[in-house]
Amino acid sequence: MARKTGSHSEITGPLVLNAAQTLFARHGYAAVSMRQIAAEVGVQAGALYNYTRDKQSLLFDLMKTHLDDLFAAWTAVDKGQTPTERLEAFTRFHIAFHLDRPDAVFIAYMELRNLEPQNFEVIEVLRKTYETELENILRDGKDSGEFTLPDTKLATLAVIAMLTGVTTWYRDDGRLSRDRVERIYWNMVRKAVGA
Amino acid sequence: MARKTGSHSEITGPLVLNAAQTLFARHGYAAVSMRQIAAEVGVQAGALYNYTRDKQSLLFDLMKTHLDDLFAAWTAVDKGQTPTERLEAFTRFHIAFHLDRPDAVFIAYMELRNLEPQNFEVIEVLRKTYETELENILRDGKDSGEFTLPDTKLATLAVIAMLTGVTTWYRDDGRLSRDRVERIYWNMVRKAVGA
DNA sequence: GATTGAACTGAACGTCCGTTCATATACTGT
DNA sequence: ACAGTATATGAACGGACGTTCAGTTCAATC
Repeated sequence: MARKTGSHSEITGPLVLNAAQTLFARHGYAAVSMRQIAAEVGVQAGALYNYTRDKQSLLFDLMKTHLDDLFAAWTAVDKGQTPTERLEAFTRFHIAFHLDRPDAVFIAYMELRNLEPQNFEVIEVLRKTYETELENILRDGKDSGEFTLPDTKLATLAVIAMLTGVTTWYRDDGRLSRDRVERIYWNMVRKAVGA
Repeated sequence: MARKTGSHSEITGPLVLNAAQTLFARHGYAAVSMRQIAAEVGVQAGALYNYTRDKQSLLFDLMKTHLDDLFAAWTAVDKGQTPTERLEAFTRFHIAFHLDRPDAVFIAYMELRNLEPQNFEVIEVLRKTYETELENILRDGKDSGEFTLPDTKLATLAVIAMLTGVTTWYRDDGRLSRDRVERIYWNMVRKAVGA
């Protein structure tokens, strides 16, 4: 592992996080040992503890970083004005962002139950905050009459589930380009909300 | 564990399966030990091996049983005639069946990567066969002009993801009844496929 | 009441787990 | 060249893991 000067930071180092991310995504948190992660980095198990407090911190830091990135990226998006424009922006953003980080997404959705309670709380708040972004768009569209929704909350959950599902089957060398996938999903989302 | 006469069957006994299902759903396959399962049954760990070959068989039998039940139940459904009728039947069936078995559903979607390769193959074929049921409905509807779909395959995956997502948030004591949820989702699915 | 055999216990097996730490090595700044 | 610090090793820790098995219990049968 590359040396560096000065004391290492409080949070887990990026090399270790990368290795953990790959392995957690492939085999699951509980099934991956610190020795496996160390081997992936090219180091003995003991050395990992210069970069992370413990195994649980690896999982938490992965999820926290992922969600921080998510908000940073969403904040930077040019969102348009009308609810319909904003919904298209959200749809395309969500798909594009998630397709760029299949491992992080997989972990964020599958390993929630392996977070210790206090860590879970932090992550859950962030996750719900993101959901609220979509919910607000849908509510605004319903209020303005642009959308026809039987239930805003359920529509939020349905759209999120539908969009996140893309990561389970999309392959870069597959039949459809990312842009084509975004377009097709936006088409379905738009119709589903009656816009 | 209750005694019985005669030799036990080749597949895992139902008491053990129930305990394993509960624990696997709550904590994940890799995080649950045979001793925990035994404690849930009210027995020592060694006794489990009178009812199952090994831990992996527990997981496989749970998934296989779940999918067998799924096909048996779907076969028994009164499916209607037109693609629209059939799609409504599928939507309502999928939600109702999955809400009745939250633990089995959770395991079937989360623990695929913990199946040994030959077991995974078996389960994957069954899962895809079920997906094809929906895909056939959507294709028939597209061919007959009842549905407007940009891409049949993606619509299949999108609808499945959307419907299965219900199990992650639905609570029996929540705001909406099952029938209400089925109705709302059918409304969204119908619009998404342009019917 | 003796015999059978399934069901269960409790201990043991070898292995792996997360984590710690004394020690050794490599680098940085002087 | 040396001191000082950062980083790595490799062994060790207590404990848990999946699985096996000799021995025990007990309901059902004759």
